[in-house]
Amino acid sequence: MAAETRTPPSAWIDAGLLALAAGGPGAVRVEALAKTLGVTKGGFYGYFADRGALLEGMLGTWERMSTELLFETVEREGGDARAKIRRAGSLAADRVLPIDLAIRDWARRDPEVAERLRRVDNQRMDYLRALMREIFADEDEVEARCLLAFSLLIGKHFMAADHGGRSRDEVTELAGNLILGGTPGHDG
Amino acid sequence: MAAETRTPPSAWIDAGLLALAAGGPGAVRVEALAKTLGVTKGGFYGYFADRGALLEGMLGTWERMSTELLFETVEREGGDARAKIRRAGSLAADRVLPIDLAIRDWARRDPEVAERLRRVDNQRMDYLRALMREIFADEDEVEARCLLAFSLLIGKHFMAADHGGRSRDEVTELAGNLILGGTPGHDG
DNA sequence: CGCCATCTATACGGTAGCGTATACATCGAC
DNA sequence: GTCGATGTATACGCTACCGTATAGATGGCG
Repeated sequence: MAAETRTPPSAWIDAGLLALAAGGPGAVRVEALAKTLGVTKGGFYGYFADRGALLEGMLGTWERMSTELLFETVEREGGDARAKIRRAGSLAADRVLPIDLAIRDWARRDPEVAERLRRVDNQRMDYLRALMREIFADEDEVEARCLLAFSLLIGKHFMAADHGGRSRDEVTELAGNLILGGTPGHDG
Repeated sequence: MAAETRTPPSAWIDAGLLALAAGGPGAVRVEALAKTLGVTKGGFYGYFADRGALLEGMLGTWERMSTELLFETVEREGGDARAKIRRAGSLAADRVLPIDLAIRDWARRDPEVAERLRRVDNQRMDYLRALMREIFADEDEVEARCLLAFSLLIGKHFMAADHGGRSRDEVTELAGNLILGGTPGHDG
């Protein structure tokens, strides 16, 4: 047909998500992304109507990445509820977390983004709630522990305090034990 | 001496903090603040060398606001450790939280801001830790519960999920009970 | 090869914001 | 009232970015 697409839409979206994670939505600048990709913005407007369309596409990609894909990966390895919750936490932290955090801040100012985040968070919360129910019977307790687990995952990355000589990860592990009903210092 | 200062530095700083809370550091624009204050930017550069100096001043103001002032208010009313922790949580949420959240996101990208946040968070964590020690003896447990309390305060505002029919505040209350060692549904 | 669709580079006009320069306004000191 | 310091308004040059227009490069297809 024609010359090979050297810079498909997905390349712009990936670069955009990287920029978003690194500098927030304001850092998603068409010309800056072009420079990163080693091209000019010439081809960009063939795929996207404008900058807003790119942001939209980025959010769609993130939405899929951070729900279905995550749940599938967790379920594939099996294990009991506690193991799955811990695994989901680790995966979320490793994979999409920088993007996630940037979007959370973005959502505080943009209602459309907030709505997307609500959808994503509800899917994750539903998944987490189902797992938590396998451990705790009381519904109030399930909700409270879900909130704590979710908050811990997010909060630990927005926090700058030290922890009395311990590392952040060590204390996170201890806190995870509390949430999952174990005794601090023991697993599960 | 001269004409009365209609727009002292503190007015620029206050307006800047409002803008920061509402739209992040990128929204702190000299000309936009001037419009908010009903003046032009004419006088701004008499007080501040540049936009960076304003941001610096804003951070300084926030730093004082969110530590000493907060602790004094909490201590003034007295009560036991659990009551103080709850009160500190409420106060932090009401007063400076929007600014706080914006700064947390900002700190992820700007090392200088991160350093300031670390100082502030450590002061708060030290205060919280001292209170938590009055309730729990084990040091690991103290750290874990401090982390959970801090995460809950921050995380609940960066989260968009629903809570199985309950309100966010209701579930936060339940989670607070868990952190402070009470049984869910009871206070303390 | 020569054609044509696709992708890309370059150039342009428009807007928004920063920081500077300079002139005007206001009030206390004398 | 005049002077001078302080605070403010206006105008300017500069840069960065958006979105458009147009021309050039690339590679399959006849």
